[in-house]
Amino acid sequence: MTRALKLSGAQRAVLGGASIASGLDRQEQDALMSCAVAVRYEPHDVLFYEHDKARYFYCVLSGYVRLYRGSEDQEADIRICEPGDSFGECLVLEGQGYHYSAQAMEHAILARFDLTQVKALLDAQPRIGSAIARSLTQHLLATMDCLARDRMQTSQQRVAHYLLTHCTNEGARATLRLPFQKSLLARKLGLAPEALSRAFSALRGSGVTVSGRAIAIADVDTLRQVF
Amino acid sequence: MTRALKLSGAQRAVLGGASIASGLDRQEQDALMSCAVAVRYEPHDVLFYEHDKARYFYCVLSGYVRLYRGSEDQEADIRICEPGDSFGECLVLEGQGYHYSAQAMEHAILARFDLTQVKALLDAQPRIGSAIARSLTQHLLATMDCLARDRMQTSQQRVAHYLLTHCTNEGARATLRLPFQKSLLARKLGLAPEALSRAFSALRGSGVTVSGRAIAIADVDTLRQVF
DNA sequence: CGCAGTATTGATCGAGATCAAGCGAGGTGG
DNA sequence: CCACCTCGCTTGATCTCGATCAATACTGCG
Repeated sequence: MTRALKLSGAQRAVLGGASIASGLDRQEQDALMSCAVAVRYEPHDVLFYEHDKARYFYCVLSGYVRLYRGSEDQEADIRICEPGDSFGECLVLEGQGYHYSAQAMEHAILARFDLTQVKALLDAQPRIGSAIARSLTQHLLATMDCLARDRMQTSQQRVAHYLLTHCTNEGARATLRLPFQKSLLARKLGLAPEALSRAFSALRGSGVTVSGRAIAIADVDTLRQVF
Repeated sequence: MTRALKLSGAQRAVLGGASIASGLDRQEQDALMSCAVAVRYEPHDVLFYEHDKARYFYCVLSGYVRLYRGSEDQEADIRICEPGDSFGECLVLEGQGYHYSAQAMEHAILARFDLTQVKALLDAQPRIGSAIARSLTQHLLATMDCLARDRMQTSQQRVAHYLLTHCTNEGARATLRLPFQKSLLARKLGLAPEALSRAFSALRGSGVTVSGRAIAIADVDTLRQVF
């Protein structure tokens, strides 16, 4: 990490669109953002480790952050945070320490919120609490979805689902550009990189073409048949 | 389901100890409980299906409820709710439909909260919103924990973890009594019933003795070595 | 050009699902 | 009272998926 800086106008704009600030009016957003500074991390920098005493929560402004459990020989990713995603908000409500480790992938810029300051806001501005709660709800639903998919679907199906929910449609055809490395997508889906590779190979039979980060789906309905 | 009844005194007491009511004072608890009635379900009754329009959220008073995704040939359990656990609260904040199906295991009595009524309470009683948010936080943490374990640990390790976190210690020795059928424990841990059985067999080598629902752990530290 | 990080491909292995059969306890009815 | 059934659990045999290990190709990049 470099230095903590004031949020720029552009960064405040990104933050205003994030789910953590959704439904808040101008004044409430300002109050919330007054608790935040911008911080920058290099690839592979660790923001914090599981069980560390928590002083901040974060919202990704650019780059990617992975949240994971375990250490060294045995790691499992819990969530990959993209721009607009926040993490650690739950500590505003209760808890002393982080429940997972966080590591920046690529260069990442984040809004860092001071937990104590945000806590102090809650009584006067209950709608900020609601915004946090809505954000928690979305994380909960996403995590449950992930858990159910892990338990129910094969690697091919999970990859196909990712493609179908992230592609931009052009009639029957569709395309997408992966926002990050394949190894990170593999982690997100709970797979070894090799398994992701093989899943892509297998999906060629369903009209999926991969070249680097560019992916093309020949026919969306054909791909849906892998379920 | 039979009939909706007023909550009895004993039921209100259970509810008061549930995490959904934690941190609320008498008056707030009363307000919250005024939105609830008691309902009773027979084993295998389905409370609702995924995507059903949501009118209620629930808190388990007795018995067990499993939350699951998928249908018929392909099901995955997301959570097993025990007495004191609530589910569907997130719909107070946003969303129209349930995100999973819910089925009673054994006879189950639940407090059923009317979403519309609870929503109406929130503005006047923001601390009720906080209580719901805290409950969501706990579900989120539990679900992330489950996801990480699924991705990291073998069946034996997950079973051992369950035993160690649910047993009552008596020095090095420890015992516990399963609160429900083994098949339900298997679902909770994301295993086929056969796999749970085999995990128990394997754990015999670590001093675990199983007879029916009664389980004994010869030495807690020995068992911890499976990690 | 050559190197480092990233992705693919092949070969092998192991965990757990699935299928099928057998066991044991509780319940019912003749 | 005992034969019989059902249900939950266990055990064995097999199979499939994905992890792991190892080698090779690909892609920027200094």
